[in-house]
Amino acid sequence: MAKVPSAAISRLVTYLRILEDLEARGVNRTSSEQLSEEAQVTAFQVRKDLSYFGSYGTRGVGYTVPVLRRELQQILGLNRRWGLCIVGMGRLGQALADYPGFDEHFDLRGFFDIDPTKHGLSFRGIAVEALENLPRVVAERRIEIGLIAVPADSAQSVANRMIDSGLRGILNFAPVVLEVPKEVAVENVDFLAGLSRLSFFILNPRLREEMIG
Amino acid sequence: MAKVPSAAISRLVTYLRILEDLEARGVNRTSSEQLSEEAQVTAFQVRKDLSYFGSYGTRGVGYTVPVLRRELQQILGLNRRWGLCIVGMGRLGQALADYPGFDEHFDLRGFFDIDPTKHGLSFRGIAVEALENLPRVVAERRIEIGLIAVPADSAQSVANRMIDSGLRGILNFAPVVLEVPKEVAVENVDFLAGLSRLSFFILNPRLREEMIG
DNA sequence: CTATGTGAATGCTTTCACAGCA
DNA sequence: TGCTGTGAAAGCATTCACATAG
Repeated sequence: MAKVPSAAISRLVTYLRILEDLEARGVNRTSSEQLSEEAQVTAFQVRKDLSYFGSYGTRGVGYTVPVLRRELQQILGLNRRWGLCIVGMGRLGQALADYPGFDEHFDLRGFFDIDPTKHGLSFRGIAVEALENLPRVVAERRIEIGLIAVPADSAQSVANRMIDSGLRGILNFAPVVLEVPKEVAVENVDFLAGLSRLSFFILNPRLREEMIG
Repeated sequence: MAKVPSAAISRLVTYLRILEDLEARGVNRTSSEQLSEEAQVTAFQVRKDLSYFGSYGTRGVGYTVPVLRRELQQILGLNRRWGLCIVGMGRLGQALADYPGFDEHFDLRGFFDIDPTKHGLSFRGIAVEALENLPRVVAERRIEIGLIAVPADSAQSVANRMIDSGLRGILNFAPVVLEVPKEVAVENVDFLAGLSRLSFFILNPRLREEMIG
């Protein structure tokens, strides 16, 4: 297992979702052809992406949906739940705390804010704590991933405290590029960047066509 | 202007943010070197990315911050505000409606839901309407971009209605790959996909190292 | 005979070295 | 002289053709 393109991993997430959907609909067998249609990539791509990690199908037949689903969950680390905490309980942090979408694969185990007026609040039955408590709470509640929902200018200092506290992954909603040691995984999920690209593509339909197909 | 890598446009958004920050701090002159440090890419990359669109600097000197900022805003279409509507006023839609981050470059002009019990609600002084009104409201309020915050299984039908209503860009928060005509720009911003990649990278630090650096 | 898995070819994107200009 | 702007080289990701296994 070597030299996996980073983009392939994003596509694995898509394949997993399609498989979960197929399984929910009672479909037992699929093919690279069917997966490629749903994911809007080529069948070559699907097979190549899977081949980076192993051989999960049967030649001449295809893939068994629950088998491949389990394998992808295993690869992506979604066969277990991950402990998650949110730092920054402003509007965005509060909205995310109440968002039920995390629940399938993640477990919200802590909320933090520097602002003492926020410390009275509680979400999902868990009280918002002072940022000073981060290292202790991360250790006690076995939290692995931290979500940053603070303004851009304090995002880096929050990231530093997360790393010092032993968190191994950061989900960054602030519109800045974080500097972290390479053993810490960071994913930037600020959706306003997406909106910016969108307006560009609306302005430049011809250029977009050239790039996409 | 031809053959711009899609990734370059994402980086342009980052450069713009850095420039806005520099300008706010009163800095008037910068260089590809400085921009590259902040954005965590190489200086070659910064210059190449800019060169796809034109020549905005002065050889031997560098870039004038407000000039380059304006040029990038122009390229990305962020020298004007874009009309935006949200379809799906569940938890996520409501949280987004209250999120102030849109305001700099976008103007929330409409909210829609199929559920009639939601039609009494109002956000930012705008009432939530029936989805049937989408085409009329889009035309009347000159809305260009639609945000999908509905469950995965109704996302495609909402996208179809958005396209029929004349929207030219879609920001998709549902965890599905939308099928749209190529003249419509779609950006997938579901952050749970990011969380999935994150858990993979935590599981596979060695592989991540190979891919990133 | 069918659909997977994969080495090799193609086509992008990034990197580089240096030409071009203040 | 210094830093930008860019054609050419190197490095990656995607596509393809076909060998392989059921």
